[in-house]
Amino acid sequence: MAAKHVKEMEALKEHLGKHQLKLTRQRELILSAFLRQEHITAEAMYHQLAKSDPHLGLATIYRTLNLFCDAGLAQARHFGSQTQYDNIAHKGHHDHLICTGCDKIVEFENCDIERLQEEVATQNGFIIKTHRLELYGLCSRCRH
Amino acid sequence: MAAKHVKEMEALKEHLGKHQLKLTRQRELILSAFLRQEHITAEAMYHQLAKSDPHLGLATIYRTLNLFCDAGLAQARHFGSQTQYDNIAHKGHHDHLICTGCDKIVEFENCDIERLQEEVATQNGFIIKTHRLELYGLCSRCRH
DNA sequence: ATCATTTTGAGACAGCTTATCAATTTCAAT
DNA sequence: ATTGAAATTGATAAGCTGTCTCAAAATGAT
Repeated sequence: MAAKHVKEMEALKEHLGKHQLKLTRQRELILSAFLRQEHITAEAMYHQLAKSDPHLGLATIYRTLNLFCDAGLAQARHFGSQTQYDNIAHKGHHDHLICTGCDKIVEFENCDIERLQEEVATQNGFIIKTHRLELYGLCSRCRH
Repeated sequence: MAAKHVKEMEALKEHLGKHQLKLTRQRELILSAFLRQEHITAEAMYHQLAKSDPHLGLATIYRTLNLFCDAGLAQARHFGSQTQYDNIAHKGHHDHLICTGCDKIVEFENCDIERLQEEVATQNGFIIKTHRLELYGLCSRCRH
C-alpha cells in the first residue's frame, strides 16, 4: 500500500468497520491498483493484477469495485457494453469533442460548463460525483 | 406511416440509398413506433409491437434501432444493464441527471451550457450535430 | 489459539445483445 | 409484370458482461 493513498485506505476501513466487513489482502491490493487509475473496468484490472496475484478471481474484483462504490471511493459508469469504475478522488476530468466524420477525438475542459452543471444539479437537489459530456459533430477537415 | 414523420422517413430513405440498404415493412413499422417515443429499449419496443406484428423478431428490432443510430435518427445510451435508444428529433436538447443511488433520471435543459458547448466547438473548428451530457450523483433522498 | 463470521476462487448461471443461416423480401433491370 | 442478385428477416445459438453459489480459506474478536 503506497503511503500517498492513506486517506482512501482510512475511508475504506471506516466503511468496513461500519458494516461488519473485513480487511483482506485482496481488498488492499485492488484498492492500491484502483487508486492509480482515473477509471478502469473490472476486466482490465483483472489482467493488470494477474501479474501480482495470478489467482485473484474476476468475481472478487467485481465485488470489491462495487464495495468501493458503496464506500464512496468509486463511481460506476456504464460505457459501451462495459462498466467503467471512476476514481472519485482523481482530479483533472476532461470532456470530449468527437468528429463523426473521421472519429477524431479532441479533449477539452471548460470551467464555466462545470460550474453550470453544479448549478443545475443543486437546483434539482443532486450532488454530482462524476459526469460525461460528449459533443458530436464534424471537425474542420470533415466539414468539406 | 404517420404523415407528421415525413422528415425522418426521408432521412432514413437517404441513409438507406447511400448504403445500398432496403426499405422494408419492418423498418417502416419500427420507425413509426420509435418516433412516437422520447426514448425506448429494444425489449420494450418488442412487447409494444407484438400487437401490430406478432412475428416481428427481437433481433430485427435491435438491428433496426442500431440502423437508426447510423442514420442519425437515434442515439444509444447505456444505462443500468440495458440500452436506451433516444429519439434525437423528439428529444431536442435535454440532458440527464442520473442518481446512482436509486437510478432516478431527471431531465433538464440549460441554454447557457448549450451556448458554451457551441463556443468550445467553434474554438476547435467543430460544428456540433448532437451531444450528450449526463451528470451522475446522488439525489436528495439518496444522500441521507 | 480458538471459532464464529466473512471472504475468496472457480465455475455455473442469468440478462442483454449480436451472429448465424435458411427462407423470404426488396428493387433494379429487364 | 417477371426475373434474379442482393439485402433482410425470424428463430435461435452464441457471446459477453456481471452476479450467484458454495466449499475452502482467511479474518479478527475473544
